[in-house]
Amino acid sequence: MDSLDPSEFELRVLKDRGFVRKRCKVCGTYFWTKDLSRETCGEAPCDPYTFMDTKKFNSSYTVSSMREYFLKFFEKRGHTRIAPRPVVARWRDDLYLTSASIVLFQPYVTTGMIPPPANPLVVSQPCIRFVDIDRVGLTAGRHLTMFEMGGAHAFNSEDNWKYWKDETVAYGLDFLESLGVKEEEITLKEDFWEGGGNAGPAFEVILGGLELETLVFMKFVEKNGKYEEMPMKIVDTGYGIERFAWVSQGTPTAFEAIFPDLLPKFMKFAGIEMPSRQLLSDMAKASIYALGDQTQADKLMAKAMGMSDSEFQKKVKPFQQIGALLDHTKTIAFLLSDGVIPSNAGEGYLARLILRRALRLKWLLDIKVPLKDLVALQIQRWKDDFPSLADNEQRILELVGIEEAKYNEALQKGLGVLQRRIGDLGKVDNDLLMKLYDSYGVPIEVIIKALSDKGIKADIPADFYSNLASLHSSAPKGQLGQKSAKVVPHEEVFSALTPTRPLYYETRSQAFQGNVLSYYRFQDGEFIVLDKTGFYPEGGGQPSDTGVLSWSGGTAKVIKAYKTPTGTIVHQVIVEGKPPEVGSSVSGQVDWERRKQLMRGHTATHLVLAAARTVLGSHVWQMGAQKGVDINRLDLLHYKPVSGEELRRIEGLANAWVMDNIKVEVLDLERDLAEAAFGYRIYQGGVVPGKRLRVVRIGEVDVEACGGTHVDRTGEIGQIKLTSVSRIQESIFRFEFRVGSSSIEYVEGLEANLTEAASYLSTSKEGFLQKLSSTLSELNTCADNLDEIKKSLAQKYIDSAVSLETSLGKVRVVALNDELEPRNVAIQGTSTSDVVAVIAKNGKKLAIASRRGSGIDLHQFAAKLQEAGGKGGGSGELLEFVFSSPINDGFLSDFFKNAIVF
RNA sequence: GGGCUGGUAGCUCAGCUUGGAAGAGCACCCGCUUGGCGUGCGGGGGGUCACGGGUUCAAAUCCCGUCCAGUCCA
Repeated sequence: MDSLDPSEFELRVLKDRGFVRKRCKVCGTYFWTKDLSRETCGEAPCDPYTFMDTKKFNSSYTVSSMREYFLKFFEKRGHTRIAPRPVVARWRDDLYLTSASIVLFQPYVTTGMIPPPANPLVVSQPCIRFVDIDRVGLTAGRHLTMFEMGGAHAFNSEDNWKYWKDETVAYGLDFLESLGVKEEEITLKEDFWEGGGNAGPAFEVILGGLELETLVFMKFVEKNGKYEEMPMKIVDTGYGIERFAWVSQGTPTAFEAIFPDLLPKFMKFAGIEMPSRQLLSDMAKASIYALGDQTQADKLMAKAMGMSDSEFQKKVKPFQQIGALLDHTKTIAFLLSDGVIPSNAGEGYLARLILRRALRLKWLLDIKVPLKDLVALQIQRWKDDFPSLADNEQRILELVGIEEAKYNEALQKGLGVLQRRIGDLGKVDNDLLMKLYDSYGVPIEVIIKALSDKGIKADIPADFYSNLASLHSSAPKGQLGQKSAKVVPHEEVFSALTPTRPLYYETRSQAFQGNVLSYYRFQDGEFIVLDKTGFYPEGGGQPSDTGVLSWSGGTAKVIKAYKTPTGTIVHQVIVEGKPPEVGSSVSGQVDWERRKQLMRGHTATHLVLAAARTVLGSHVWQMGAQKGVDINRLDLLHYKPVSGEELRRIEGLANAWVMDNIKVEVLDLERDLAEAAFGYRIYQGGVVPGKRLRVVRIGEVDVEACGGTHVDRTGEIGQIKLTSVSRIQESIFRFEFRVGSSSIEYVEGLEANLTEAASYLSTSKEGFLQKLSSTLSELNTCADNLDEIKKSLAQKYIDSAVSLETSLGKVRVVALNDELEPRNVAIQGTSTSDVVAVIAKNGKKLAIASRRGSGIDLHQFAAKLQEAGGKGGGSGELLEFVFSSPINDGFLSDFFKNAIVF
């Protein structure tokens, strides 16, 4: 595809305002400018940073006032302001984090399935991106993991057209002009933007070396790896709120502009002086060298600033690290506030990654205060603009505390390993370095420091990280981890059929009438499609119904029902008699005992989730659920083990709601309304597509988007019995519970076990524990006695054995019955003899022991015993052999006599 | 989701490469030392070597599987 078709950028507004198209002589991209003498695109590194040299804007703004100015500007131009969403993209399951404002509208608004909340609209959306995390701090604040994207969006469809390219560019230029910028200083770079499944041509609007706005004309949608033009044309603009604030203040770095109050505090914690404005300005300008190869960045920047490497490390590096720490602590506060729990997998790993980076920066800067104190400062700083930070402060700080402690523990363990290994080696080899980093999580800086403390110079190979990367990429082991996507058999056939009317939502009757639309017989089974059905098809963690279909002349056992994405419900059946004729009427009978258990389990799952959120906190999130006739599973996100006490409270609360017999309502709501009324927690069970949502609400207790079948009132569930909680991954706990008849059977089973166990001990259920305890101590005594008896029995054998005086000393030959272990008897015998030989197992097994410290080496006999047909061996103090045919003690006496004479 | 580590006494770990009588330090208990505490010396208790299979005359050790934990990377 010619994504950068020049005609895409030929805009009337640019020509009217006197812009011309040029090609950058450095990077080769096309750009637009009013400055006819300009030869470069205007963006660093093709051009130097100049925005801090002269005042570009006519007033200066904080992040908060810049945000407000931006929102007002577009409100005055017909845009409706909407509230920002969380930084965790809860409303979609293809992304972890909100990385751009357009993410809020994908995919339902962008495909036109549901209307935007307003049109056109404007929002200032906090976003998190990890792609440039390595550069944060190095580039004077140009790269941040967290920033606010000012997004002005228009959604154009044929029947509702708002505005397109000319107006978008005009707004972009006018916004800068409203701040006092001359158009001659602005360049617009041609670009192609893609993200979240959409793409389109774009302008990057650049001032003083810095990209301030991205104006995307979104017109493509990704389908099967290719971009297709979509019906909706979307104006997707991103205004960098922090960058505008930065330029408006004219500070050398963005950190001074974003964190004017926190920066000095962090500097003080690190015990470093604020560098001069000149140095910071030099640093900001030199930071174009941090845009390319990371490994060379420090050296190139030092050179550009006219410093030695060591001077750079001393004067500039700490400031870069402070900047990164400011950014990271802010990101941590927002991530944790929105319910991310640090862990070793999924989005939780992103949180842990940045937490550990922050801890490492703190360590490098020698900041002693706990990380949670720094995060607390960020919460204080931003809570007025983002109140959920304050609401979740306690949990955020607890999590940061836990993570700092865990990391310290991991480092201690890793450093302990290092200590022990270099004790042996006196140096570190590459293998050890890799192991410390990869398996123990000790960062290279920490290893270097630990070694230099011991006076060892660490040699870190230049290709350390690439070696590590190849270690991870090599050895790809098959396709084992692939998820088996639930596929409807013969989906291509059934998807072409008309959708089936589901009866399972309308009626609770297990019996229904329907008409046969089609009957198929494939190699893997028979399938019937009806015009309507009461059979619930597998979905949402609820298994399919089973039951019977019958018609005149035949019946069919329904073993499973499926639903195609297009809404056709297919019954997989085993037909007895003649197959049904198309158009004939059938009556259906759902296995209602089974279905009732599944409905109880499904409603109970909502109750257990709600109870867990009440007891453990609102960060608890459903990570998966599987209903069953017997056992229901619910996987929940939480950051520490669930205690027995918490478990009892969760179970108690869920059962209290059962006993309250709360009505379960099903609502049919517009997606936006549902989100607005109940929040994103409705997506606990996963994000479901569609303009309207089926929402299941249990009084004031729980509300979720859910396609499952539920009981009418919670009382029908019967007892909810939590049977186990296990950790299936870090921070994910699997709750297993039973409901209704399964719960009763379970408890009855437990009671029966107890009754039986008590009867074995001839006691009652009530007296069981005490009897058990006394019986166990009796058993211990018996075991001790048995040991004694075995020893004295062994002694009898030894005492009555043949005893030979030899040049080796006293040798005894013992013949044993099978009740004792020959090896133990032999060892026991060495307290009164120098050598003891024991024959057992009808002469087939032989053990010989010599007294420890006697210096007698039994090895000399091993070869001879092998010659005599024995299989075995041993140490100089103990031999064990087996023979295929029996030997006797006479053989051994002769053996020793002969052997020892030599 | 994938890779790499690890699981041995209450705790920290050694032993595993190359199979042959389960160890060290700390902690605990007892005795001696001391007016008492500490200290020092001597003695002692404490183990399903995570679990389940396999190989072997013999498995903490080798092989396979499971569980648990840590860590790096998506």
